[in-house]
Amino acid sequence: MKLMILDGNSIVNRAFYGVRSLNAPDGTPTNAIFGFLNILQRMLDEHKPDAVCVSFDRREPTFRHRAYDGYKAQRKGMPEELSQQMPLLKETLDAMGIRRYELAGYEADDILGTVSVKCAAAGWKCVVVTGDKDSLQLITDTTTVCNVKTRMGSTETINYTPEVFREEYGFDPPQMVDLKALMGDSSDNIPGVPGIGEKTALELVRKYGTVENIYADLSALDVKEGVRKKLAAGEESARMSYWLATILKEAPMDFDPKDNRWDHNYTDALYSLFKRLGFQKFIDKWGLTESAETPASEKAEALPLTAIENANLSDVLRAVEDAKYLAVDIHEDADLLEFCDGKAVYTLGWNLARNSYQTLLIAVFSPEKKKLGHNVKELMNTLAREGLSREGFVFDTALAAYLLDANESDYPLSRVTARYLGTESEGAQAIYALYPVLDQKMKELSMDGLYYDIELPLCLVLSDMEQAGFFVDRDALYEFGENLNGDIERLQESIWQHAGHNFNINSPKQLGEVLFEELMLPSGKKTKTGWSTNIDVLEKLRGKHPIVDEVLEYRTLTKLKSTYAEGLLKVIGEDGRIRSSFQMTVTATGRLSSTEPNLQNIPVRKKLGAEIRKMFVAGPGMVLVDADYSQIELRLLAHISGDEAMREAFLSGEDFHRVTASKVFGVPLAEVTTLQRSRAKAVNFGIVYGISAFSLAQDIGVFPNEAKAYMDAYLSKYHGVRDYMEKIKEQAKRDGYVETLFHRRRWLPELRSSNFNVRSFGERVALNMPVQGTAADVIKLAMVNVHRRLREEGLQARLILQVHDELIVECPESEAARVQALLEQEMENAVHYSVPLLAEAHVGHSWAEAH
DNA sequence: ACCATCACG
DNA sequence: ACGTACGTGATGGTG
Repeated sequence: MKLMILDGNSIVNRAFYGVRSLNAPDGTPTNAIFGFLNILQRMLDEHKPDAVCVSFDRREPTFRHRAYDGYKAQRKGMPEELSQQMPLLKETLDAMGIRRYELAGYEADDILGTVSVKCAAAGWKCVVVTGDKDSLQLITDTTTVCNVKTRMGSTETINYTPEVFREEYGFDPPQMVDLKALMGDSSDNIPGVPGIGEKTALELVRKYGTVENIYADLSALDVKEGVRKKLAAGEESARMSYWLATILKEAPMDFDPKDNRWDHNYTDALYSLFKRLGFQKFIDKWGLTESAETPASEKAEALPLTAIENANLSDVLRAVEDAKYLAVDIHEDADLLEFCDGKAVYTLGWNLARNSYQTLLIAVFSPEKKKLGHNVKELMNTLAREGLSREGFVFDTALAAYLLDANESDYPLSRVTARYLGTESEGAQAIYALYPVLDQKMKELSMDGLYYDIELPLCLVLSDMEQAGFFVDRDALYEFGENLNGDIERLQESIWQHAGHNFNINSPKQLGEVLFEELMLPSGKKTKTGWSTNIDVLEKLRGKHPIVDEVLEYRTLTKLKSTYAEGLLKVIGEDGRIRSSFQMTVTATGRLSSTEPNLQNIPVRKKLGAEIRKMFVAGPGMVLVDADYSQIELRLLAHISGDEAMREAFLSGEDFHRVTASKVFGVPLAEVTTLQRSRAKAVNFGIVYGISAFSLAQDIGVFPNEAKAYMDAYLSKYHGVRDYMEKIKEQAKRDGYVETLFHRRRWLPELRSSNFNVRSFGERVALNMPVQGTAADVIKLAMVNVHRRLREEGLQARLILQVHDELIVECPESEAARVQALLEQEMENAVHYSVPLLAEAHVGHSWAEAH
C-alpha cells in the first residue's frame, strides 16, 4: 500500500509562480489552484497511490518561533493574489474528497515527517511531494521524496530514493540537517554558520559527516584556517540551526493511512465549483457531470450551429448584414469556414465556399463589415489568394494574447480561451467571446494604442510584404554555389590529410577528437557534450596548426553553400521571387522574425558572404530603396535614460562611438585611435545588453580588470545610464515585468528564480528589452505609416523586407527619389523624442548596392 | 528532439 | 561562489 502526501504550501507556491494570470469568469485569480491541480494530477498518474492527503502550514507561530525569535521573522506574507486562492484550493480538495492536515504550532513539514513515520509503522510506503529541499531528510527505504520544480511554465520532478539522494549529495539523507545547519537557509531564516556557503558546507558534510563530528575536535579538521575560524565563531548558530532544520516526526496528530484511501471519489460539489472557477479542462478530463443543485444559469451556452449548405442563404446573408461584427475562422487544411455573430455559429466547407458562395464571401469580407480573427495576417493571406478584401479586421485574438504575454511559444486558440475565459474552446464562437475580454485587457494595461495603431494595422502591411516577395537572380545564385564546390573539396582533402584519415568535418564530435585528441592541440577546455570547436575556440588556435585555418574556411564555405546557395534556391518561386513569412507573435521583445526562408540573416559582414546580397535584386524596370536607422538602440537608450551627456553626444552630430571613446579614454576627440573607437563601440553595444566586465574583456581581447576600468569610466561619464540601470532593475523586481515606451510588456519570471544565473539573465533582459523593444515599436509604426503613404500617394512602390532597423522598398525607377525621401521622412518622424532619430536611404539595383 | 554552430540586427 | 551579452532561424549531426 502506498500513501502520497503533498506539501500544500510548497506546491501551491510553485503553482502560483509557475502559472501566470488565469482568472475565473468572475475575475478571481485561479492560477495557483489550476497549477496545483495539474501537479496533483501528474503525481497521481505517476505514483498511483492508494491513499492521498495534503498538509498545510497555519498562521500561528510554531514551536520554532517560540524558541528562536529570528525564525522566519522576515517571512513575507503571501501575495494577495495567492492568499485569496487558498480558501478556494481547500474547498477544491474537500470537494475532491482529499483530506487536509494542518496543526496549530507546527509546520507542514512536521506533518510530512510524522505522516511518513506513521506510514512506515503501518507497513505502508510513503511518497512526499514537495517543492522544497528540506524534506529530503525524510527519505528512507520506505519514504521517497518527489521534488517538484516549475521551470518557466513546465513542471519537472525528481524522485529521490536513498540511492538517488546519495548519488547527488554524496552523503545520507539525514545529513541534510547537518548541511543546513552549516550553510543555513535564507528563505527559512535559518542562519547556519556565518561565512560558510553551500560549497564549503557540502565539502564538510561529505568529509566529516555531521555537525557533531565537526565540533568534536575543530583543530583536527583538514580545512583552511579561515574556515576553521568561521566554524569556531559560529558554533552556537550551527547548533541552533541544526535544531531549527530538523523536521519533527512525532507531531501530536491522529493519523492512520487507511483513513486517506482515495479513488477519484469526487463529490457533487466539484462540478459546480469547477464551473465557478472556469476549469472546463478538469471537468472534461475527469468526466464530471452536473449535479442536481447546479443552477441552469451556469451551464455553458453553446450557440446554435447552422450548416450554411442546408440553410436558407438569404437568412444567412441577413444575419451577416445585421451583425455588429463577425468572428471569422478559416482552416484551409480542415476545409472549414466558420463565422459567428454572437447569436449563432455558421459553418461551411472552405472549398465549397470559395467555389459556390462568392456572394456570401463578399458580404462577410466586405471592407465595411467589422471582423474578428485569430492570426489575422494569415487570414489575410488566404483572402488575398481568393481576391477577397482584407480590410475591416478590428481585432486579432492571437495578437492580443501575444501582447499580454510574449513569453508563450505559440498562441493556439484553445490555450488563449483556457487562459482568458477559463474554458478550453475553439472556433469562431471562442474568438467572439474573447474579443471583449481581451479588448478590456488591452486598455487596462495601456496597450490599446500599441495594439490598435501599430500591431493590428501591421497585419495588412506584412501580408502585402509576404505576397510581394524579393526578386532573386537565380542563375547567379546557382553559379555562386557551384563555384564553392572546388574550394570546399580542396579544403576537405587537405583537412583529411592533416588528420591522417577521413572523417566528417561537419561533426563537432569527430572534429573535436581530431583536433584535441589526435593532433593534441592545446586548450581544448570548453566542454559540455564534448570538445567545443566553435569559432572562438578555433580563433585562439590559429597559427598552432595549418588545419585550424582550413577548418574555419571550410565552415564559412559550407555554411554559404548549404544555408544560402542551396537553401535559398529551393524556395525561389516560379516568378523568381522568394516569399518569406514574417512572424508577429514570436519574439519576447516585440521584434518580427522571418522564416521559410529567414531573410533577416542574409550575410553581409564578411566579403564573400556579402556577395549573396548582390543576387537579391529589383524586378525588371524597378529599383530597390534601402533605408536604415542609425544607432537607433543607443539613441533610444539616451532618451529613455535621460542621460544628458549621451543626448548631447547625439545632438552634436559627431560620430557617437568616437565621442564615447574620447570620454572613456580621456583623450581629445581628434586624437581617438581606431582601436579606442572600436573598443568604445564594443562597450556601447555591451551596455545595451547588460554586459559584465568579463564578457566585454572576452569580446575585445583585454584582461577583465582593464575591461572593468572601461565600464567604470563609461558609467561615470554617462551616469544617467548607470542610474537607469539601477532604476529599471528595481522596477522590474517590484512589478515583475518591464515595458517599452509604447507599453509593450515583457514579464520576467526569471527575476524570482532562486538560481543565480537565471536571475542575472532576468536583470540583463530588464535592461535590454525596453530599448530593443522600443526600437521594434518605432520601426513597426514607421512601416504602417510608410505603407499608408505609398498607397495614399498612388505609388507603385511596395515594402518588401524589414530587418529590425532597416526597410527595403521596391519601386519603379521613376519613383526612386520620391520614395527615398518618403522613407527617410517617415522613419525619422515616426516619433519625436529628446534625441533625434536618423534614417538614411539609398537606391540601387541590388540589395548590396542599395545598402 | 536536441545540440552545436553560425548567419543576421 | 556562482558564470559570464540581447534578440532571432536554418543546418547538419547525433541518439
